Amino acid sequence: MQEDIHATKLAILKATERLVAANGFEATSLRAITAAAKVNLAAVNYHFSTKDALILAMLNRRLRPVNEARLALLDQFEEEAGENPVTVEKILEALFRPVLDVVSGRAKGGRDFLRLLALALAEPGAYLKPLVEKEFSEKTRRFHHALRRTLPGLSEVEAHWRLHFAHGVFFHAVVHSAVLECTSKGRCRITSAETVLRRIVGFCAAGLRNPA
Amino acid sequence: MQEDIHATKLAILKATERLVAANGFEATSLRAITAAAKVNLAAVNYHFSTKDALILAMLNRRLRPVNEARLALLDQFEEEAGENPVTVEKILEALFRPVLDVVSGRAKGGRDFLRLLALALAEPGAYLKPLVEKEFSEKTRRFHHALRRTLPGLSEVEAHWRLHFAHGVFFHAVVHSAVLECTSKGRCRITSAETVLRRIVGFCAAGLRNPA
DNA sequence: GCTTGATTCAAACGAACGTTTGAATTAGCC
DNA sequence: GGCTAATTCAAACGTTCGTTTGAATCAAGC
Repeated sequence: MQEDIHATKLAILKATERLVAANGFEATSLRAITAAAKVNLAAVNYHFSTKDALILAMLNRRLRPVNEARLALLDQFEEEAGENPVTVEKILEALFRPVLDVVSGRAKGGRDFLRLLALALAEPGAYLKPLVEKEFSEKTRRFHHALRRTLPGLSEVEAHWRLHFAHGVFFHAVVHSAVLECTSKGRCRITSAETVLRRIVGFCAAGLRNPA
Repeated sequence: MQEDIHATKLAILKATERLVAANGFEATSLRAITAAAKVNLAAVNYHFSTKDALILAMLNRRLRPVNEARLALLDQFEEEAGENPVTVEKILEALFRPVLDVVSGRAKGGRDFLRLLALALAEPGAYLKPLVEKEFSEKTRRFHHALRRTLPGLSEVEAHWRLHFAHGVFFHAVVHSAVLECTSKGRCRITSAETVLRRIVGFCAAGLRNPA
């Protein structure tokens, strides 16, 4: 369905991603986007109706494959585990590795994808809510179920809260890594996806398992 | 020094806080701010030079007392502990309770303060960096030192990382509580500052103590 | 090869923005 | 009460924005 996407549409999406990452939502004008994409100014309104819809489409283009990859990885781990529940560490890896792959991947636009998501989420008006509801519902359901199977002591609400906390660790660590680098005076920085993933998983696994 | 702040200046700051929280940075015009504050349009440029400086002043107005309260609370806990190191739970409480006080306080503008900070942090250009460096440096130093005294097994960098993770838990839980409420289908919501603080502290304490 | 629908294009629209200006007003001081 | 600096004010400046329009161009089916 995305294969036969129009070349103009794709060029606009790519340019939007790059420019918004560099300058922010409001600071990126349709004129800058269409100039970078080498398309006509009116093409945005023709293909996406409005600027807001373009932003949503841009985010969703990254978000959907990530969530699909998360589910696929969880599938794989569950299959490998056979009868046994998947370990907490594997659950966390299935949650975070696909995002790290995008963020640290070769694709230029992916690098700032998470920060843009954070920006959009923090924006008032909750205009991301329909997207969140649609794209996150199955992911939430599956990982929530997996976690409760692994840690049967967790109540339903407690599992929700702790998964939310784990997302917070990952989100904050990746999006605001510059803050850590600043406050630690350069002593802490993300060198590789693997090492930061190990740190995050270690911290979150302990928090998830906490019996209290 | 803030006592004798000019009435016009204060009115602008308050109006800015309220409007930016409701509509976002770029969507809030100086005209809307000055209209709400019942001051002249040019007063903003007169008292704050520029719109960006106004935003910074607005954030700093909340940030500074919060960080002072954090340090005061840590002082108190250290005094109560006497010779012993402060418990991990107390350290976390000193970090997060002052923020929760602002967020859940009576002051209307405080409610969205953390979200605005998240928004500003996620914005490109790192124009918050000088503010972070200035306002966070002592806080970081003191809490980092306290944590390493309590958990001597942590290396210096590891302590930095884990404190960063703990901030992520808190930040995400409070700022994006709407996402949790959405994905949990309303089963999880912040009912009181006390209960959410207990959950957060429990999760983070386990993560901080994790020996691995 | 004409028709029909989809797409691109240059141009303009109307509105809103942050900032500046220079005069008017106010407040503090001798 | 007159001098000075600080503050407020109405008005305008120049720019940029998202969107619309209507004609031009392209693609494909018959």
